Amino acid sequence: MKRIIFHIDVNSAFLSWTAVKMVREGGGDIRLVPSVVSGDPKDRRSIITAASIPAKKLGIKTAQPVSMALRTCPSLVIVQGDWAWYRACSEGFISICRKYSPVLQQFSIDECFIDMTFRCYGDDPVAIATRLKDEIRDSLGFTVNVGIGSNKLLAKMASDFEKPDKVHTLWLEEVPEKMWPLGVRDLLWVGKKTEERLVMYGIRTIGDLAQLDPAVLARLVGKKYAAGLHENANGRDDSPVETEFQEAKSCSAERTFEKDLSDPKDIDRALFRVACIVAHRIRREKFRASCVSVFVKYRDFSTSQRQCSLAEPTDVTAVILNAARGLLPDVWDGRTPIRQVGLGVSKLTHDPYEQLSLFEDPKMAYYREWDRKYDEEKTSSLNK
DNA sequence: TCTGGGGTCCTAGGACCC
DNA sequence: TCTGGGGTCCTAGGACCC
Repeated sequence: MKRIIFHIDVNSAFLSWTAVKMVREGGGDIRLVPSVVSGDPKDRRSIITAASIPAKKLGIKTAQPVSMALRTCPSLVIVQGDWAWYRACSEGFISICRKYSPVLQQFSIDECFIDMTFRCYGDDPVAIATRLKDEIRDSLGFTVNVGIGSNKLLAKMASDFEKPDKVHTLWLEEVPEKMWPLGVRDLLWVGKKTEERLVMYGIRTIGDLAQLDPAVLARLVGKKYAAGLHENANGRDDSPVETEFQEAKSCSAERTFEKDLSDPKDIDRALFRVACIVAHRIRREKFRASCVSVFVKYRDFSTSQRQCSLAEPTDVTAVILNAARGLLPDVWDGRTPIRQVGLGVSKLTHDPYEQLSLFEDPKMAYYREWDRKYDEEKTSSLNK
C-alpha cells in the first residue's frame, strides 16, 4: 500500500515564535523587516539562530556571525531567544499535528512527521495538509510548510520547497522533475564535506547522484553512507515514522569565551561551570552517567577530545568535574589559547538503586548536599 | 566576516581474548 | 622467533542534523 507521510516544518521557527510573542505584547511584527534571533546580541562571537525572510533576501543566513550580518544590514533588528517560550510554541503545534494522526515523530523542536496513510484514505492529501497548516496559523499565529510524500525523505524534501505557509507534494513519480535538478547539497544527509567531494568528481545534482553506480559512490564516501545516499537520491526511504520517545544517549555543555583564554585558572572555572550545567541536567532527568568527556576548541577551530569511564555511574557534580580535570592535561598543553571548553557525559542509565560503598568518600555527603542546593536554586529561579 | 550550542551515528585503529 | 583469524570493547575523530 502506498504510504502518505506529512512533514510539518515551522517557517523560521525561532524568529516566528519570537514575533508572535512581540505582537501579542503590542510590538511590531519583526517577520516583516530584516531581523534575526541570536544568542547574546552583545557578545561579539554570537551567531544567528534564525533570520526573517526579508533578512534572508539580503543574504543573511543562519549560523552567520551577528557582526557580519550587521555589516550587510546596519538597521538589522536583533532579538534574543527565549527557550521556555519556544518549548511552549513547539508543544502547541505538535499537539495540533497529533490530532491529524497519532503516528507522529517529533524530529526536532520545530519539525515533525506524521503518517497519514489511513487518515487520507479516500481524501485529497493536499486538502487535508492545507487544513492542518491553516489551523496552526489561525490558532497559534505562526506559519508552517507541509511536505507530502510517499516516505519521510520525500516529505521532508517537499517541505523545503517554496516558503512560507505552503503545501507541496513530492511523490515518487515526481522525483525526476522536482528533485533531480536540485544540487546535491539539497539532499538530506549531504553536508558541506560530502558536497565538496561529490562536486570534485563532477556529481553536481541529485539526479547525477541517483544515476551514479553505487559501487563508485561507495569508494567516494564509504559503503554504508553510499548505500543510503543512493537510495535517497532515487527517492527511496523505507524508515518508519518512529512514535517511541527516544531516551537521550548523551548530555553536554560548552562555552565559547569572549576572548581566547590561556590561564589554567580561567579554564578550570569554565570547566566547573559546564560541569554544573551538565550534572544538573542529568539529575533533572534522573540519569546517571558512567563516561565523562572533555573537549576544547582552539583559535584555528581544531578540536581535541578525551573521555574516560567511571567505576560506577554518577550524577554528582564534583565527581564529574574531578574526572574532567583528570582528562584536561590530555587535551590541552596548559598554554595554547583556547576558544571553547566543553564537557559531556554518556553511557547514561536510569538504574534506580544507588551502590553505596562502605568506603565511600566522606566528602560525598557534602557534595550531594551542594548539588541539592544548586538544583533547588535553579528550579526556583526558573519559576520566578 | 570570522564563525554557537546541542545532539546522533559511523569508522578506523588498538587492546585484549580465544 | 614469528605467526593467523575472529570477536568484542573502547576511543578519537569526523560526518551529519537542527
